[in-house]
Amino acid sequence: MSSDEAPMPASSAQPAPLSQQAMAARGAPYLDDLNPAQREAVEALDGPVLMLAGAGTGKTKALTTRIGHLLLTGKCRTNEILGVTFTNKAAREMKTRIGRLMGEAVEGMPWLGTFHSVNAKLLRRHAELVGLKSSFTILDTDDQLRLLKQLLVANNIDDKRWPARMLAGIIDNWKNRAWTPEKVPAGEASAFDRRGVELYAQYQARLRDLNAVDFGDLLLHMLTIFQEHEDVLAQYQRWFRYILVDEYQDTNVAQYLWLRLLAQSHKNICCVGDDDQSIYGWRGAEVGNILRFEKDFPGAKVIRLEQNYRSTPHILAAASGLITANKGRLGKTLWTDAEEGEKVRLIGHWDGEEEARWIGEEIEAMQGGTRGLAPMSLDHMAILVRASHQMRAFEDRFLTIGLNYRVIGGPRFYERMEIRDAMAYFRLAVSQEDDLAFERIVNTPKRGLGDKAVQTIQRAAREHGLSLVEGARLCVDEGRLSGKGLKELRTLVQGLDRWHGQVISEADTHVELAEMILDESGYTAMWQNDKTPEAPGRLENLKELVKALEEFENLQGFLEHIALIMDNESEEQGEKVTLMTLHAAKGLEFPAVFLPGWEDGLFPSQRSMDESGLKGLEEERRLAYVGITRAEKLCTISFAGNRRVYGQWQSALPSRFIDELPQEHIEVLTPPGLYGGGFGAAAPSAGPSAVQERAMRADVYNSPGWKRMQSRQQRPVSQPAEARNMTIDLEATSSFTTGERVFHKKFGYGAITAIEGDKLEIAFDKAGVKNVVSRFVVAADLADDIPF
DNA sequence: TCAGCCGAAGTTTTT
DNA sequence: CTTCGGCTGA
Repeated sequence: MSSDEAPMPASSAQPAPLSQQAMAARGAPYLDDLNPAQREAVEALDGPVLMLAGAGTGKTKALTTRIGHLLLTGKCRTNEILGVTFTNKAAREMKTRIGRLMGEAVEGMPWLGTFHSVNAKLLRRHAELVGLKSSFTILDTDDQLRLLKQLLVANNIDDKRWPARMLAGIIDNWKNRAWTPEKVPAGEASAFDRRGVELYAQYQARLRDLNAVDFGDLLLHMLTIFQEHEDVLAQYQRWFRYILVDEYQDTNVAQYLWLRLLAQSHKNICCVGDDDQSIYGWRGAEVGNILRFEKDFPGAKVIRLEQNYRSTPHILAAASGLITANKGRLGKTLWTDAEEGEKVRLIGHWDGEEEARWIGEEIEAMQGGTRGLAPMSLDHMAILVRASHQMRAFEDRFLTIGLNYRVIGGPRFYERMEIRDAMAYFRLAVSQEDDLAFERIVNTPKRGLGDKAVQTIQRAAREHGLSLVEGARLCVDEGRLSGKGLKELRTLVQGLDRWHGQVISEADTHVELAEMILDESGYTAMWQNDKTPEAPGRLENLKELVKALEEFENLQGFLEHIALIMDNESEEQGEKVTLMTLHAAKGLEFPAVFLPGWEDGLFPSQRSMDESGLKGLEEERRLAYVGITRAEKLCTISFAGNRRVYGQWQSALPSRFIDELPQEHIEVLTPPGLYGGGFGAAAPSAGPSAVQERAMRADVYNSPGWKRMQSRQQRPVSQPAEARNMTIDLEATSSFTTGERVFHKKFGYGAITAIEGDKLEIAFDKAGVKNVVSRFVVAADLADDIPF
């Protein structure tokens, strides 16, 4: 760590006043780029500032310019700014933009990062104050769960009644609220939770023994240190002369306390956020933090960024109208100079499949530029859903019509099984003390070392106070195991020794070593021999991992940094529609956005409302607000009268949020097959209440007449899409035959059961019968030759 | 030890 | 309808 980053006595931390730069900054051209509110937010450098930045109002620009301004006016140096974000992506983007602003002349900002990475860095310096070594490892959710499971077993607790997941959730929750085991309030400890507190304490003790922390600990330990060691706190209060916080509405209690401690002396804290976009209450975020800011920091300057540069007036008005139904907002009025554009479109469908079909066709139409609209790239369209299982209907549909899509979300790169397995091997090569890593890979690939063998090893280790690797060595030497297991374990231990020796001697580059480890351990072979559909992808990921290694000096350096980086940056090429959850969409924007599944119970989610009542409903509404405000030009909301939920058909009412949309900014489209538009024709203002109105609309969909009309109309309606594909059929010569074995990237191996043009019906070995366009499939015998 | 069967449950997610 | 996890029988 460079001494530049280290806190020093205040006297030497004083930067020389750079009057020249200050002069330059005063007339700086970058200030002219800002609108008045942004400029105010940039220039109010001292004292507490709350920047209320609505969606698409140039928040990041204001934030990065503010940092640039701090530096250029000589207020402080780069290493005296503490900037915290929630995601690596946000931190990275800010660094890039500051770099651009400062003409690359500025060296990196060492204290601009996520809450977690900043705290990890701090904790490495002061680990001994909470009984850790500075080399502590950071456990992720997986390790955490394994540990908790062991704890539950050790306590003879039926893991059916108290699943490890639940305990993990409870502990996380407590950590979010800055409760160490001693501080969990007695009131919190119901019959269930009292046991929980004890387990929590045991868990923390176990972590300390392992010299490990979980994500929550990173912040909680530092908070404890700040609270118990005034000198350390004072040191950082002096050092971090200016504090900036991104997405303040998402901070939890622990983060709030942490910030307040650091800012309380100079109060140079600038929090940026939008109370209307607070959607993470369920993981501990406290909207209250942002609502309370002025009370926490009397005399705080509150600056509202309200000019929106993203969406058309109709989209903005629809979103604004919806969000006014929430109580206790700080309140903002977004406005824009943009041209009027199209109204937000609303359409109801008979069922979820028809909704997916309609959206698919709409996307194709927009891509082709029909209906007088300019052709639009698939990259500019997104479908945002409330819950990830909703994506399935779209994936199925897009696969059959051959529409390219990308799914954002799902397991992150470093969360994938194969990556974590490989990392466990690397961890062990670096340090044989890593018991969790050993447990993870001892029988992966299968070595005939099951529960019993592991228990034997654990017993041996505990008896002699050794690590599991040493315990294993003991078992091998003393022949405590037998047969295949013994032989395999001996090989493994020898391998671990050899690899560890390589790390020490640096005989090979770390990249070569990594490859060697994966090969010699039999891990690569395990996936090569695996014929499930996922195997090729996993091998691909392993190659990616090795490639990522190249960026680092050595394995240690890699492991050090990787624990906190959970990005999933895979640069796919080719135009694709984006499919993701509303949560994942926060901060993003797309010219065209589809918001399907607006049905009561689904969105707003029944569970949210049941568990959190009005608070939950309001958070759902903010989610809706986030969804609409992602759209630049075209926003299409839809719902389905019927949907298959867990294999059962269920009918639902259109979402109450639909009633809350201001009518004058909504265009109601006629669902395919429904003549005369039975939906939304009547104005809800007069006569029946909104709920009755909604019920009436729903009745239209549930009436036998409607259903009859629907079924009669369905076929002709889908005709155009069929016709389009038929044209392609004539050109594309399908070279497949019925009965042929094929391989599909997603579904794996299967046999063709029917061929219709370029569409194949395939009975997959694992995925069941699917209709797939032929170009997504290769002959099975060719699949083995694909170099993975 | 491990594959295969049965039963239960089934939001949102970053680090 | 799936998927995951735990249990059982070979």
